Amino acid sequence: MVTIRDIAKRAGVSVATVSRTLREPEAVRPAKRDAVNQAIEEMKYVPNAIAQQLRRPRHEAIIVIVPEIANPFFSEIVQSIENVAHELGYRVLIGETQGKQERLDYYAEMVTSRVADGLILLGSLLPSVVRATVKAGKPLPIPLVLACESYAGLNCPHVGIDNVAAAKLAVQHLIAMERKRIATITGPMVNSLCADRLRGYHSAMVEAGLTPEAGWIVDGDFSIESGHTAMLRLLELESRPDAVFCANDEMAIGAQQAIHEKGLTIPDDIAIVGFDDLRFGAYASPPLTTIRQPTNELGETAMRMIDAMLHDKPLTEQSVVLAHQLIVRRSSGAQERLASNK
Amino acid sequence: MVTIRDIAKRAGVSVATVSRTLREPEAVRPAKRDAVNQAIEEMKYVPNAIAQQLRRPRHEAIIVIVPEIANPFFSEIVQSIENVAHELGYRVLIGETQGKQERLDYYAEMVTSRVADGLILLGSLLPSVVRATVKAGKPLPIPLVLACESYAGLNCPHVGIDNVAAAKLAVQHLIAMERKRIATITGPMVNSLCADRLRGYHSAMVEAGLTPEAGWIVDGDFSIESGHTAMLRLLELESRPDAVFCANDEMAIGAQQAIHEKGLTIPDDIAIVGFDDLRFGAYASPPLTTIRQPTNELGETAMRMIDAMLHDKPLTEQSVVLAHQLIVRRSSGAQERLASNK
DNA sequence: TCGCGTTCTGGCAACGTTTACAAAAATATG
DNA sequence: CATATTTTTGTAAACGTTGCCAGAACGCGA
Repeated sequence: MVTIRDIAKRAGVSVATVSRTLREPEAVRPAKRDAVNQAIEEMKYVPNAIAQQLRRPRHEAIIVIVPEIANPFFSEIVQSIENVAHELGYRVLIGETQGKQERLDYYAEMVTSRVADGLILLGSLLPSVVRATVKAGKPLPIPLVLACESYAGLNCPHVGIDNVAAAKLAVQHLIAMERKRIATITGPMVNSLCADRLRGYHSAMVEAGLTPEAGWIVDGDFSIESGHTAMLRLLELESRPDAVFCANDEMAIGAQQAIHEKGLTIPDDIAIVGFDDLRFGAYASPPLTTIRQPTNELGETAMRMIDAMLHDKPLTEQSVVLAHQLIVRRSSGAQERLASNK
Repeated sequence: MVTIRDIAKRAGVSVATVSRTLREPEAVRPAKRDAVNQAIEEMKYVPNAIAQQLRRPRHEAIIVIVPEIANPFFSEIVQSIENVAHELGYRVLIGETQGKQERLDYYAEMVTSRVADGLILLGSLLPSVVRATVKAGKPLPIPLVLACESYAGLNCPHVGIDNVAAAKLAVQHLIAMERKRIATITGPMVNSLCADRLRGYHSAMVEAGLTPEAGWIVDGDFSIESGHTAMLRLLELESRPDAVFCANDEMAIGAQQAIHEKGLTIPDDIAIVGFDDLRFGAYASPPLTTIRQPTNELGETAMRMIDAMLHDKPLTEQSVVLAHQLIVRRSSGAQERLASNK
């Protein structure tokens, strides 16, 4: 391995000069600078980043922790984090927990052990170190930004949407489509955002004077399959719903499939609304009405927040709530209704 | 920051003893070991991974480079790499290139600068350093494993499937379904695997005595949208095809949508076969016949190969070709044909 | 109790950088 | 041309570990 010392020798200068040529070239006389650069070129020198990091206080690296990379919703956020990170000069490490606390802690330790400067957390689990903090009411042990989920009692920068309002909007849309028997397929209730979405559902129902019947609230786990099985259960109900609000698009796609299998049609027999606005939802059959989360802004904001924390810039807001949006497509019956109104 | 020296002082031992307590506890007397562990506990010491890496020859970290994380095909491979990596004690960094050479080189430099030990490359671009190697006929400058794509003339471990045979199988299936006017939507031709798939298409056609008409071969870029627009072009043809082989599932999903929009039905009017076996394909309408790539094995094999390279274990095979599989669902008309045969 | 072989322990030199400080060289000033 | 000032350079001390080596402590048999 060729080191800075080899370059110094070859160029006939001191190591300090080599280092300076790399860090602040203006500070070194052109003649030497050229000699150094030439030596670097000739010997194909690449500075050892590990050694640099040992000396420097900052590494300009962050970790993004995702429950599941293969989930397009998360990977789209990651993608936008990557873009901004690059622009701000950060390196991005991605860790996948698959819902395991052990893995999460493993990645969190990468910031206590100085591999990275900070953490962006997508998903519902908290690292053990942080969890201890919450209980003790202490400040955060590591620079952390929460994207998507927020935790009561944890004083931590956060970016997300208003899930209660968003879910409510989705259900209100179904109500506006003159559906009355509205069911919901929820995500795993350990996630606070699932609880929020369920709350939004209830709130919309109550305000419209509708009462969810027994069996209209079914648990899913965010997977296509769980949406499928949940829908099958709803279809077996005596009091079959005429609309379903799904807590994410993947479950909505699974639900659509189940409806087709039973020979029913969407939206005539049952209207569907999803959540997330996955790329694939627009190409489902029929195209899925959904709530769009601004994945780009989510990622970008999270990245800018962690950058601010790491550089002690004041955060303008501790908690950023971004706008969601109802995307109306055919699965909720809007077109049909429009047509029949004419 | 609390260092190994602080612990040594607190526990009344030397730094060497602390280090040993961490690395090989059996080698230190239980009394001291306990004192050290207690000090570590009390002071919440976490070893500085950067400093460790500076001393150690290996970091047990690899980089996986993906063109696009949000592409489920890639993210599923990444997921299985992560799993095996974890088991083998590696840390995984993920880099996304978005097709940009500059970004790719940036990540590749992370291994020359010792941030990671090796590289797993998904996608078609090669890092500049490696490209230089190919020309010069030199050995690889960095430990590298190619997943998916392979390069003629580059002597580099590789895992993938036989794309020519897989594409051929897909088209032969359409031929077996008694389709004669078979078109194809290709991926970007810079990828060697797209060229391979096109070759497989041709080969199947020629062997069956069929000749692709002008306009039956349309370019896509692997995105849903490009599948959609490509299909629209096919539908405008005088000699409209009665089947389409798409080089990936996303384009197939886009194509299905286009067909529906024109009021045609799948598979009666046009049969569709995709490639990759995305989760979403099984829930498309109708469910998509496709070629399954073994993403799990792909990731696992790639990870085991790079591990072998890094630890100088002999590679049993320089190039591993995994089995693909035809997954027959309704989009290719197999069921319909079965029914009418009775 | 002594001597000897083992097992443990501590001191210290790396690892490859960056950077404070001092020294040297270049430049400006009179 | 000497001196003062500024710019450029080199020396060496960090950064936090690990692991070699020498020496200390221990255990055991006589």
